[in-house]
Amino acid sequence: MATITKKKQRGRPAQSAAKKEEIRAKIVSVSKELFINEGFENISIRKIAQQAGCIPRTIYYYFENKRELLHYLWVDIFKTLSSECERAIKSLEAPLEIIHVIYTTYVNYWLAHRDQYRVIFMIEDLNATSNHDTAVLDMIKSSAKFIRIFEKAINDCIQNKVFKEKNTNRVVQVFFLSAHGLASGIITMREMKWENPDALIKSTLNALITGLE
Amino acid sequence: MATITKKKQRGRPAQSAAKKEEIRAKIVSVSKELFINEGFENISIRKIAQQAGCIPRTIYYYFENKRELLHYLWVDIFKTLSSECERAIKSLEAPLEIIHVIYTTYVNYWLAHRDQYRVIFMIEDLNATSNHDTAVLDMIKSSAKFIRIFEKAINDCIQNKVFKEKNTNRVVQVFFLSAHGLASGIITMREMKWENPDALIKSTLNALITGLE
DNA sequence: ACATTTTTAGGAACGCGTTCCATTATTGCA
DNA sequence: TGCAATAATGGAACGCGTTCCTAAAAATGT
Repeated sequence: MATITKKKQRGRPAQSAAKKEEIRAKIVSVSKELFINEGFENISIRKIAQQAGCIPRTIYYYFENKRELLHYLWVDIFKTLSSECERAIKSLEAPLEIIHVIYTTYVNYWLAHRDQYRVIFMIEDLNATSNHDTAVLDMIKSSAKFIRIFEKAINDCIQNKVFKEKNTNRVVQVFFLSAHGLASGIITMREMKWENPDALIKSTLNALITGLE
Repeated sequence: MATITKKKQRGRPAQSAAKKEEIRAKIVSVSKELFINEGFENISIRKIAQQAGCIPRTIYYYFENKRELLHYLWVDIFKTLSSECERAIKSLEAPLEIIHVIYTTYVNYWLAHRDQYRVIFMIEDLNATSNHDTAVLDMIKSSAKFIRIFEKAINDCIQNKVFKEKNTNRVVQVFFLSAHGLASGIITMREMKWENPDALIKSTLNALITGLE
């Protein structure tokens, strides 16, 4: 494959897209291993660089910041989450049951994998613009089937007049944000004496479904 | 006031409780000013120490960590939030209306004061035990009237059989966690294309209330 | 052959939260 | 009076995420 992608010009030629991708893939691969082996607290730019055989500065040459690098872990995490959701709804067909099971599996997944929750939701990029992470969202949506299954189940409920609310996107977000609140609150506010999480999930979900019917 | 709180013993006498409290209050006061004047990103231990006329090490002598220091900002923030809630429900008496208005005011407050949200919910102490922050929770609960008003309104609804669920604490937490999810998700997941927050709040709250009735 | 230009990588620095080791202050004991 | 003991403070260090300034690599132009 020809590597020159521009007219000949002075100066050191830029790396080919393939080469760039190879280096990025290496760094991402090492990041994933580090996260799996040593967890959230020990995944640092310096350690990643060391294991990738480069220096921290190099990582900032290929990635905007740590959060962009961690995007690739997000995709893996959401794939695993999706597998669990897909397994949990394996023999279900009723949309309400699918909603029920995916919602519950989603919250329980974060409660069971708190470091994974943190690596996604507790590292904020204050300088990012809204369109900044659209790419990662698209990656997640395209690889995590459970999101589309969940959206379809909600849409089916709306089409079948199970739900009075007609705006699919809004209903999806209502469910998603309440599930996220359960996970977020229970994980990060440890000083609160929470009721049994299973009971909280069940009460919230039943109330939402009943209220939307 | 006698300052010796122990039998005479060798070594430098410890500061009196009053003196300790004075120093802590000074540091807290400076922290609040810095947060108000320069916001979340610029409230650092070094800057606080500088303005308090001490060094960072001193802050760690009087406070466990940065998060414990920020607890005192939390109390102020929750007091302000409570004032807004109390103002919003000023002439209301119906418990359901009170729940409605407090819930909405609570979410909107965080959406309107995102730095205040971050200073409370985005700085996690991974080494803390559950009982670690119980003191701050008590401080918040005793100074933020809206929490008790909210709990009472929910309890009234349960007593009046408006809600089928009989566990007041659970219902309170269901409302709280869903409100928190709305704020948390909208603030920290900027890459998502959210529906209008007012609509999300309204749909979620109406669904919860209807579902609990 | 050397200078210039452009890209990629390197070393060090920045400010952060936090901790380590040392110093100073202040007491009682021998 | 000097030493030991205890508390409070000090300076520096640690590792973090990130950026700055510089160097090396690799090309073209003169």
